[in-house]
Amino acid sequence: MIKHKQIDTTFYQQDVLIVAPQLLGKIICLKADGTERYFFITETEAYRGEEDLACHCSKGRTPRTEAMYHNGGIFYVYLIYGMYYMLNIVTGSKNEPQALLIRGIKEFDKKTKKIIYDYNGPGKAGKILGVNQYLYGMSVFNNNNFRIYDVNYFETENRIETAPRVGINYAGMWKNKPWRFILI
DNA sequence: TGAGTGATCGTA
DNA sequence: ACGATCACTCAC
Repeated sequence: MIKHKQIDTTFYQQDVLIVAPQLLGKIICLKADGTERYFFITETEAYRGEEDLACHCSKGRTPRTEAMYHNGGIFYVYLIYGMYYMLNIVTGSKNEPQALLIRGIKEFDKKTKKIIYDYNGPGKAGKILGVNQYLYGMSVFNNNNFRIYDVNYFETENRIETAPRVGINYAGMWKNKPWRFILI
């Protein structure tokens, strides 16, 4: 099944509003402790530019937001509420700060193709994927433990819903943008 | 509904 | 140095 290529860096250098919905259904292979676990992405959220008041970059370029100002294809990771590492993928091109948050994944068995567990919510998804600060700025494409394949394990056509983003009520008009993408 | 938890950044 | 804030989760 996994004879497919990984998604390469140029894909992530497109606009986040293109990349975020297209990642739905894509397969993540996680290598850890000599085993491989398989997931597919069920929910993403787009954060787009300094003008987007929900995006961390609306506060400008700081040590934390630095990664988002780079070319797409690297991880942007941060700790929230002292407990949860949020896994984001930087998109777009240099000095065009964007990222997408991975809000949900489902683990499946490679052989039986049955779904094992639903990690709904970015804290839970980050935890099961072993997300840590060490991932900050690392390439999504060139790393040993984490791969995203250019294949949808499940048919995603006509199965994508949009919704406003979660937890950003402070963002004025931006809070209503339908930049949350859900695989149904 | 509210407690838990610690990095981050602006203000001093 | 200090304190407010926070792209969340779980138990009640």
